[in-house]
Amino acid sequence: MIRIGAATRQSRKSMATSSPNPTDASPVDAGVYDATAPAFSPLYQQIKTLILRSLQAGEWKPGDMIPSEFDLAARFRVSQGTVRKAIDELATDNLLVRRQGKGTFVATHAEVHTQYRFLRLLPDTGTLEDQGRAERRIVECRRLRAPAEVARQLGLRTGDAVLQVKRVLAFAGTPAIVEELWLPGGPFKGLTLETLSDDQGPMYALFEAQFGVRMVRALEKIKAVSADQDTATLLGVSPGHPLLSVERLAYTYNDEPMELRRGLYRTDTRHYRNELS
Amino acid sequence: MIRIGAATRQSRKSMATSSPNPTDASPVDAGVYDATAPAFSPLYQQIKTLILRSLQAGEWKPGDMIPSEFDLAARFRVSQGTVRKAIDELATDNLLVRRQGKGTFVATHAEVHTQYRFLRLLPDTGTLEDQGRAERRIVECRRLRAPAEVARQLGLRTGDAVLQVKRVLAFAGTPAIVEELWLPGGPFKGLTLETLSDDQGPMYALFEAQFGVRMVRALEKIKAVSADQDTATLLGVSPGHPLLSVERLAYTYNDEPMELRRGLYRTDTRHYRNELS
DNA sequence: CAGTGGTCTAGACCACACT
DNA sequence: GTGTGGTCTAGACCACTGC
Repeated sequence: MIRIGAATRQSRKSMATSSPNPTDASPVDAGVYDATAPAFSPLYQQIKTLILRSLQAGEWKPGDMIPSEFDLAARFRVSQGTVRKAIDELATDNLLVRRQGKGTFVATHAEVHTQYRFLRLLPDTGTLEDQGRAERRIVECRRLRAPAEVARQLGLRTGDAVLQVKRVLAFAGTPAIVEELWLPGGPFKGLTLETLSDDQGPMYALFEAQFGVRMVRALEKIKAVSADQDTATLLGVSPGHPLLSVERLAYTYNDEPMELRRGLYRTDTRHYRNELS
Repeated sequence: MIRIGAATRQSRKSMATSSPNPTDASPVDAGVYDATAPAFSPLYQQIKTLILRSLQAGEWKPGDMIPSEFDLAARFRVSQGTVRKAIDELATDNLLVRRQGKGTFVATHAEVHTQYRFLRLLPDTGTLEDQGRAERRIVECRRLRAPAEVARQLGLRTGDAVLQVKRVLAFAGTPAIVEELWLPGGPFKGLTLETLSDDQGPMYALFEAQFGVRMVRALEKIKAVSADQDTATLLGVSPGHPLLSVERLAYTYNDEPMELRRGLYRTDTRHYRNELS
C-alpha cells in the first residue's frame, strides 16, 4: 500500500524541527514515487538517532546524567514508552547506563564495571583482584606521518599526522603485555608522554576526559606469533616464545575509527577470555 | 501460576491460583519479615522461565514455531506486552528467533546465519565464501572414563563415561584446525565415528537433531602455544610453530556444561575475530 | 484476506535512591 | 516525600507473510 519516501507512520517524526501536525505535507508525501525510498524507520529509532547526536555533540558528557525519560518525551513530543525503547537500545550498546531511582547516565570508561570490558587477559587461576592493578610504563610517544596501512585503517591519508605510543603492562612486577598504539593526530593534539605517564586510570578514561574521545566498540584480530628479539627482552622470555598477537581497531560514535593498537600478550599463566552467545 | 517466594507487586499474578484481591493475605504478607526473601522478580521474568522450561522439555524443538504472543498471553494469563518482553530477552540470548509476519521460532544451529557464531577463525583477506566450506575429518571417536579435570569441567564424576572425539578441519585442502572434544556419555549415547563422519552440516546441528542437545552459549580461553610433534604433523607445520589454543566449555539450557573442546588453530593466513562492545 | 510480529500511546502503579 | 527508572495493561494501528 503505497509507501513512499519517508512515511506514513513517520509523519509524526518531523516534530523536532517542524510541526507535529500531520497536515504539514512534506515533499515526499506529495505523491512522488521514489523507488529507492529508504526503508521504514520507526519513531524510536529516530529518537535514538537524536539522542546519539546529542552525545556526539557533547551536550551530555561521559558520567553526566541525561534528562529523565519524561523530559525527553516532552522534548521530542512522543510518549515516554517510545523514549524508553530508544534508551533501552542505547543502554544495550553500552552508550548509556540506567540506574533505577537515580537516572540515566552517559557511559564512561572511568568505572570499575567497564574497566575490563576491553582488556580480556585474565589469570588462569584466582580472580582479577588477586593479580592486582596493572602497572603501566610508557616506553615511547612520538608524533609522525602515518604509514599507508595505519592511515588506511584509521580512515586517514598516508602521511597525515599520527601519534605512536608504545607501552608495557605488568602484573605484580612481571611484564605481560607490550602494546603499540596509533592515534590520529587531530583529535589527540597535545597528547604527550608526560600526560600518559602521569595518569593512573584506564587510558580510555583519559581519552574521554582530556580529548573528548569516547571509545564505543572495537574489533580484534587475534593470532599466535613468535616473540622477536626486542619483544622477548621487554617481556622477559626467550626469542621464539609463543605470544598472543591482538590487533585492535577501536571506534568512537558513528563507527569512526579512532585507535589502532597491537598488543603482544604473554599467555603462560594468563588467557584471553571470550564469551560466545 | 508461578509464584513462589514473596511479593508485593506479584500479588496480581497469583490470580490464576488464588484471589487477586489483596485481602487474601499470604504468609509473607502477614507481617512476617524474612531477611532471606528472594529478590523481587518481575512477571515477564517468570514468563521467560516458563518458556525456557518448555524449551528444555522439548515441547518446541529447534526450528519449530512457538505459539503466537497472543496465544502465550492467554495461556499465561498476562498481557501480550508482558509475553513480548519475555520473548524479546530470549531472542536477545539467541534462544528464539523472531520473524515478522511469520512467527517466533526456536533457534537452531542448522542455519547459515548462526553457522559461524561459534567458529571465529576467518581468513585475513577475502570473505568467508572465498575459503569455501570447511572440510572435516574425524580422526578418532572413543568411549572412555573421564579424567579428573575433564569430569570437573563437565560437572561429572571422575571415571564417568565420556566420549572423546578428535578431528581435523581444513580449508581448500590445507589443514588449519585440530580439535579434541569431550562429551558426557549419557546424553550422547550412541554417538559413533560413523555418525560423525557421515554428517555434512555443523556438528552442533547434528547434536540437536540426533541427541536433542542444543548448545546455547560457550566460554573460550585463548592462549598462544607451540606445536608439539603430533600436532605439527597433522597441521603441516614444523614443531614449535606458534598456534592458537582455544579451550571451549559449551553450555546447553540452564547453564549445564555439555562439551569441552580444545582446538589448535593455525593463524598464518587466518585470525580469530572478536568484537568488543 | 487473516495471522503474525512491530510500533506507539496513555495511564496506573511499584521499586529504588536521595533528601 | 519527590523524582527517577521499571513493570504491566489495554487498545489501536502498521508492516510483513502467505493463503
